[in-house]
Amino acid sequence: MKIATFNVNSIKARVETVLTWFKQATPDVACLQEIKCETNAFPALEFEALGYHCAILGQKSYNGVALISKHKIEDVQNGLPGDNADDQARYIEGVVSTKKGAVRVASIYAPNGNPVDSDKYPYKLKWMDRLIAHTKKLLTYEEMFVLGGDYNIIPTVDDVYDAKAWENDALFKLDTRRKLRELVNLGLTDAFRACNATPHLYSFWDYQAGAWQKNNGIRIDHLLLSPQAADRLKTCKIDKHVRAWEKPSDHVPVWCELKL
DNA sequence: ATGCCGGGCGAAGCCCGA
Repeated sequence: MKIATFNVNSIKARVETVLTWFKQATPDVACLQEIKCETNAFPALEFEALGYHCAILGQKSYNGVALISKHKIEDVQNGLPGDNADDQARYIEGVVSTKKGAVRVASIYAPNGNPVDSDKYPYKLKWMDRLIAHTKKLLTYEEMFVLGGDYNIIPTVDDVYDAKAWENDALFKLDTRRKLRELVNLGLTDAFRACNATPHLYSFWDYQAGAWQKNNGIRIDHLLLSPQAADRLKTCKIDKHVRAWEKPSDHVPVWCELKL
């Protein structure tokens, strides 16, 4: 089973690019982020025409996440628990069942957090605390799950082109990285790092300043696996070539293959 | 270079992202 995460940076602006990738990559499940449209404005018909089911949590203008699956999506949970006042569409979770087993999959768009002296940074850290609390609950089920998404966190110095330039950024500050470690240390596996030791492989390149041409990237899109899913992990790759397409997102797809 | 692109909204120019 191939499970992918892809921050599309507006599904309306990117629908042809994203569909092209779906036809080539044929993921079983894809976690999309930054769809930037309301739930009922998502182009579900185009994905259904390719044989997919859609579970969508959108909002006007910003954020928005979706699960796209070849198999039916059940037990869908809209939103990250822990703060009823939070109306930002950043989390959707569902269960994908096959004859060979069921996998719980979440599509995550964690907050950016910049600038760090604004209320956006504490919101980011608190959001991660909520994700950690929710993950503790998911782990008690002792099932396969994959938390895929744009975490807006650079895990280590090996995941950024210039660590010094990013040391005070909300994506790389020590307090930020501690939150990701706290999450992973619950017992999760960073699928990409489990399969690839090579440093300086990235999932995001800014549109500006020739970042792509200079390979000034960062790795912030992650697939975090429960122990039961990690036991079945075969491979994990970054579809870097997609960044060179016409009208690309600034992120590229990251995907893993599980034995089932 | 805390906005150089690129998208949303909405119809010009500001807000936002990483």
